[in-house]
Formats: sequence, structure tokens, C-alpha cells
Amino acid sequence: MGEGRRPEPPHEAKDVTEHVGYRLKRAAAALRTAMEQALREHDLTVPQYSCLELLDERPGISGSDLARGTFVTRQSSAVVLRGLQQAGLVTRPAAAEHGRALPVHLTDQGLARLRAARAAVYEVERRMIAAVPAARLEALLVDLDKMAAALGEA
Amino acid sequence: MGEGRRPEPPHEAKDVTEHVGYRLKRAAAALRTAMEQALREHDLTVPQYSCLELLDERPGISGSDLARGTFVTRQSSAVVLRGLQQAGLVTRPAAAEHGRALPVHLTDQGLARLRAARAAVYEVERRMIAAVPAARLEALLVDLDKMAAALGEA
DNA sequence: GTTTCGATGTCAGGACTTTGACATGCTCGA
DNA sequence: TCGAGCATGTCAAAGTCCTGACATCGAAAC
Repeated sequence: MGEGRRPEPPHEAKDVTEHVGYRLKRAAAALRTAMEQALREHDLTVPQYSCLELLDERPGISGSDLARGTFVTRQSSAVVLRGLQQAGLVTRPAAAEHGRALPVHLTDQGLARLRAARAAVYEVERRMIAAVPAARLEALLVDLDKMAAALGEA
Repeated sequence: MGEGRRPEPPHEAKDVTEHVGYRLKRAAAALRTAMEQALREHDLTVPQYSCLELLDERPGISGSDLARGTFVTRQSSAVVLRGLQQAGLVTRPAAAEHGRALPVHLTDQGLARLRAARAAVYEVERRMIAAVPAARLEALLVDLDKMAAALGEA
């Protein structure tokens, strides 16, 4: 091997830090850090907040669905769920009445906690959105979805 | 509390799964999963690959810089580095000659391994890029950078 | 009716990452 | 000259997450 064809870069880039993957990762990392900071004063972690938010959107959802919605495994989700349950933010029946799925619900306390935290998180999102031209925002979101879909249907 | 002003959503969205943060996270998660699959046959984890790639770009970089470049802590980076060193993919002097930083270098074996893995990863990136209109790609990347910068300068 | 399959929840183990802390060594200003 | 400040590397402990495995339950196929 000498001048054997080396892998063709996916698009023009002087170095790795200009690749799509790197820049996507950097943006996601920045978002995660900002959210952690914002949530710290509300005593919530990012996974916990994601869980509450999804629960408010789809009450009675199962643990597995919750896991899929927050991009983690069932096992990880179960740990977060136990924590939230112990903190009195969510409720879960001891036994399922129909299938095997245990529907999770937000408590009043959980909803209140979510509302408070939501304000802080929304502020972060606003800051992020303000950085991109309004005319390009929708296209950006659509493209992100398309990329995710293209990678998902492996 | 009834109609107390609830936090204003950062942009129009019917539910959480349409928010910027959620969609960014989904895209990043999809990328991560695809990369893990692609790297599995090369016996490399995503952090390991990131490390090798950055090392090829900036030989002799310090462990701390490496950590910053891969968005993890120095401690995590040190663990990855030890693994790579044990696998003979990178070298590191036992003691620094000038400062305290220990310059890390790729071995021939490390470079070969990187080249092989790179082909697989580039394929993933190509798949991702193909999903978005070519005319919008550059704008997308610029906007991702802007968002990261806006969140970073907290 | 019985069997096979898929989905859910859980346990056990290990791998990875982070927070917190400390020692070392350069650099710059008093 | 010497001290404060900053960056690097490392150790220890805890938390988080994942892979692998198992039992349970409903639904669909036979």
C-alpha cells in the first residue's frame, strides 16, 4: 500500500473537526452541558427531565416506550424511573392489570417540578435558536430529522 | 394556579418531540449508534476512534487537549488513552521533558487501524449527508456551530 | 387448544464517565 | 527572587449506562 485509494472524505473538510459528525456532536455536547447547568438548581438530571417531559406529553406510557423516547435502554430508564418514584414525582402501579406494561403517571408534585424546570430549559433552547437565522430554523430541524432517519433505517 | 403564565415555548411545537433539543439529541443518538455498529468490526469504541482521529490530526497533543477535543473529562480521556497504549496503538513518554504535558503519538499500527476504521465511519457520514439537500449542507453545518457557540459562551 | 413469537420488566455484571481532590511544574507579576 | 495563578496528570469514589440473561404475559399462527 502506498498511494492506495484512501477513504474518500464525505465532504470537503480540512480536518476532522470540520466533519458533520464532529460538529453535530459538539452541538449536542454544548446543549447537554447547558441543560445540566440549567437543571442543577431544580435538582434534576437531564435524563430525569427528559422523562418528566415525555410523561407530561404521553401520560400512562410504559417504561419501555419511555426508554425509546429518551434514547436509552429499558434498564437505564428503569433506574431513572425508580429515582423519580422515590422522589414522589411519578407513580407506578405495583402490578399491571391487563398486559405486562406498567403505566407511569406524573404526580402533582412531579408536574409542578417539571413546570419550574421547563422554564429554565426553554431559556436554553431560546438561546440556541437565537443563534441561527429564523428563515433557516425550520429547514435545519427537518434536515436533522432526515439525517436521523437515514441512519436509523440501517 | 390556573392560567398563570406558563413558560413560553422557544418556537412553535405541538409537543416536546418537536423541540430543537429533542431533535438534535435524536440525530446525535442515531449517529452514535451507527458509528458503534460501523466500528464494532474494527474493535474500536467511539471514544477510541475519536481519539485516534484527533491524534492523526494533531500529533503530539496532550491528554488534556485530547479530552477537550472529544468532549469528555481528562479522567475519561486518560482511561481511553491507557487502553489504546496497552493495545499498542499510541505511544506516550513516561515523563515530560519540558512541561507537565505528555505528548501522545500514533504508532504505525494505530495509524493502520485508524485508516481501516475511517473508511467505515466515512461511509456512515456519507449516508447521513446524502439525506439532506446539498445546497443546505453548508448552512446546516454553520448553524450547528453557531448553536454550539451560543450555548458555550454561557 | 397449543405453540411460537414478540414485548415488557427485572436482575446481575461490567464498562464507561463524572465529580472531587491532590501533587507537580510552568509562567507571570510583585 | 519569590509567590500566586493556572494547566496537566493521576487517584479514589460514586453514578450512570450498557450487554446479556431470564421470567412473564398477550397475540398471532398453526
